[in-house]
Amino acid sequence: MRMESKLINMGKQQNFKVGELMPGLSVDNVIFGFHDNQLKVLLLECMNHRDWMLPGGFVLKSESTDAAAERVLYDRTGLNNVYLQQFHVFGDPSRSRDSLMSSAMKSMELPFETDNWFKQRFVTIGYYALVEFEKVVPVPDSISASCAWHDTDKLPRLIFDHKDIIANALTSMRHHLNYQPIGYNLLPKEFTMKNLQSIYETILNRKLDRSNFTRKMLAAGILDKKEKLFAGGAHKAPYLYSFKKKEYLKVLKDGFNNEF
Amino acid sequence: MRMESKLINMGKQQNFKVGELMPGLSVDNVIFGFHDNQLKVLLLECMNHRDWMLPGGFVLKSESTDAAAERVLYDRTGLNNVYLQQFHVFGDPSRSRDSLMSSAMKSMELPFETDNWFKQRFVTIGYYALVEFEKVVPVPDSISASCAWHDTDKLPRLIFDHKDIIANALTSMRHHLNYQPIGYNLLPKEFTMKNLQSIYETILNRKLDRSNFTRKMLAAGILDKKEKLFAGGAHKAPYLYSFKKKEYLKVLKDGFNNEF
DNA sequence: TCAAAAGTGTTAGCCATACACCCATGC
DNA sequence: GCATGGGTGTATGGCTAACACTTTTGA
Repeated sequence: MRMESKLINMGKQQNFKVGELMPGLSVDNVIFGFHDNQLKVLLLECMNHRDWMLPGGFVLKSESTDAAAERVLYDRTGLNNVYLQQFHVFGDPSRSRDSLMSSAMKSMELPFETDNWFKQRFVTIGYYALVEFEKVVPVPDSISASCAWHDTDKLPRLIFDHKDIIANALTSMRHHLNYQPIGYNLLPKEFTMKNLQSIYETILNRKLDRSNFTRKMLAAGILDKKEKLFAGGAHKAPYLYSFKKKEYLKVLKDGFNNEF
Repeated sequence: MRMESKLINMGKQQNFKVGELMPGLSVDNVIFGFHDNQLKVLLLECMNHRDWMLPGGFVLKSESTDAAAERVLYDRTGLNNVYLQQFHVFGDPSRSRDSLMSSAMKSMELPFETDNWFKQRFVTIGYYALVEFEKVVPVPDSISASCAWHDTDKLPRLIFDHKDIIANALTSMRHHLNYQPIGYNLLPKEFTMKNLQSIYETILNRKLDRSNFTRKMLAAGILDKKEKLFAGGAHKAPYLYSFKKKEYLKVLKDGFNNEF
């Protein structure tokens, strides 16, 4: 086997030899952003058909799975040091049996060994990331036609089990909400209470009472109320808030809603 | 490479060829049981030194990771159809660099290829299982001297990062407690309220108010109060309870404490 | 001036907490 | 009978849900 000498494209940054990669193991990132009071997810458009996929990649033999996910995130967004959370492993052998993907791979005319690499069964580790929308410059990888944000409630057709992976990421976040605050990584420095509430409503998939939400958030003691008002909107101008980083991290660590 | 022809012992049930396994991927089970109002975990004692390890195994190329974990669980306990939950992936390349384990492997005088198999870097998927203590007949695998229960708060020395894995399993359970009932798989048909409370207290690592715990559990509507009393104890005889399976499963699915 | 967005206030009801009190039993 | 374990009751405070009222602003 001379497989080790073949190169696999791992994004625009680097190519790696097959022999340097963990065989059959990948990471897939569900990258969430927030814009227009809508939760968005970053997707790649496959080169040869109209389907989309999650930004993903392989794991180097020398790196941790977390590092692999960070690398993928960096390659697609240019961002470092963001909230990145492993949430589930997708290990069904049939998960990558996708006729569309296979035909796409075929039309790419990959060299034999690389083709075989892609065709093997993969176990993938799902990570979700929360990133600041404005800071992201989406970068497609070499096998993708484009890289773009999509509303989480209006997803395009996705390859493999990627739709399930996104749904699972949302459910995991919903559970994490019960013992962690959220928003620090999703929102810009200053934001309105409505922005924050919209994030919670999207993740929880239900409306929250405005008044009660404000009270609860302020009670958590992680917000700074600015004197400045939000400009540009129609109607009454809302206050701007920012997170108190120290307190936010403390609540993140010690628990938010400590149940039981 | 003739590695494919070498056999790896996968427990007392079967041997598998190396070529049939996912390389570098394993599952490790944290199997919880409950006895004497104490939470226990099932461990294997390494053949050649005094350290212990979690029951684990490799993933067949043809099976799902969940199925691999079920297989491991069955081999060590003889149990099927129990609560088995994936909770975290341990993917640090240095996690299996354990001098004790390496020396243990050395002393086992494994054939070269098999030795190499064990020495490669492994990413392991952590599962935790909740099983009925009385129903388990612990079975060591071929490389272990014994298989026995240990109190979760008095663990022996463990290889690799297995101590971290157990701690992580407990934390994950603690979080799951907030939206799932627990106990159905850990307790025998009939049990006392104190038994159930002890499980919660162990997992949450703090004392709960007896009166309030009873009220909360009864309010959930998943318990049947038996007329029979628990016999044999000193002092006042407590009532026996059993789970209402249908209601239990409904609460398991729909959520227990729906927060937010 | 009016509708919509946002700030603030109020109330009822539920639930967690922290006990208090009583009963049953073995020593 | 008394210490202990276990069943039951209750007062309190806090939080949530629901909604009312006010303020600000652009159209």
